[in-house]
Amino acid sequence: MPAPAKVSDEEIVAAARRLIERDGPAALSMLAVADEVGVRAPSLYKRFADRAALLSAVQQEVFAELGHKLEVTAARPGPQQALAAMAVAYRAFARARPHLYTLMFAPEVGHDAAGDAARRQAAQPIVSRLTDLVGRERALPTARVLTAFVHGFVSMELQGAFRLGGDVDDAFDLGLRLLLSSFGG
Amino acid sequence: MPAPAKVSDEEIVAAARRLIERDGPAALSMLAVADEVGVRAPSLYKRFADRAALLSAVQQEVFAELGHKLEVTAARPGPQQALAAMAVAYRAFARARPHLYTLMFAPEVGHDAAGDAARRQAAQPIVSRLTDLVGRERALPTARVLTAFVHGFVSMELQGAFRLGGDVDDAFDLGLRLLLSSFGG
DNA sequence: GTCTATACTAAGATAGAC
DNA sequence: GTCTATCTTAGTATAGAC
Repeated sequence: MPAPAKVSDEEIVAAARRLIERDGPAALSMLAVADEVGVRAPSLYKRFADRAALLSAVQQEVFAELGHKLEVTAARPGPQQALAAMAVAYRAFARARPHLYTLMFAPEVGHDAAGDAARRQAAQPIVSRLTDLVGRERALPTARVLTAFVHGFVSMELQGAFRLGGDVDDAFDLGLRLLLSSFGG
Repeated sequence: MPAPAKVSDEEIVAAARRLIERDGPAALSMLAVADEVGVRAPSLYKRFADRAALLSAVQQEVFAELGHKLEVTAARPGPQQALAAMAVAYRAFARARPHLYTLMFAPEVGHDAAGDAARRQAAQPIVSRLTDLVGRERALPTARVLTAFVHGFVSMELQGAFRLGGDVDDAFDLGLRLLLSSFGG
């Protein structure tokens, strides 16, 4: 009979997530995760191949969570309203967990099939509502434009790039309004 | 008479820049920089307080270079044309040196007065041309919208986030066109 | 699956001689 | 301002016993 697992994989991922949320992706170490779950560091390697695998697992979880939030938010009448609400929800999501948000776009994580799927699924509600608004053909490019704006705005905001005064919320609303109305008339 | 300097501060920054350009900001070590310029690592600490100071110096240099590129590009008749050209130049700049571009927005660098000034100066040509187009009052929010889109697009692109096919250049042009025409009429 | 022990590597940074 | 020498800390990862 093998030794019983002290912690589940889910608990390990949750611990890693907590640490990343607190100190950022770069600060995540296997040692810290092991401490957090009450296990020795080498034991983690029986569950996750290496640090990168753990980062990737957390990233996927965050993508899934964002996707779910967007999906819920998308459930309202009118594609314009739904898209505006999703953009606002997206921004709120990122601001509520800035370090996890940066993890979503961290180059060091690397792509695999599971990550790709998670990413795609998170984007799905947006593409879907844009299809309603602008048609199948224009949905992909307009989704890129919209997500580029929202992601760019949020990441600049989180990075502290807006420091010339003025109302940052207003700027976000402005961009959103301009884009959505230029999409849909 | 003190020992003559083997290398100038500029050479040290240039070496750090080369290394970052090749392997990314995270891979920059004082040892690697020292090797690159032909000096022992401890000697660098007489010139730059620590690794962060070196990163910051490179970041400022890159901001200045981008600012210069934008300024040159802005020198053409018509605010719309100038802004479109600047956006294209910005994207080209980032794609030509992806690792240095990520350094510009790397949270680990931290802000100081010099960095702030460099940032502000780089943004100046854009704000200036937008003032021509939409007036003094609307210049700041529209600049935030435009840079959010361009930065977001470029950073997603560099990160490899656009993988559903379709023409990525077209999406960029579309966003640019929609935004500029919604600004200016 | 967990543990101890350990190897290995790397890096940041300082002390003090020249 | 450069050097050698060294400290210190940290982290990834593996081997092998239980």
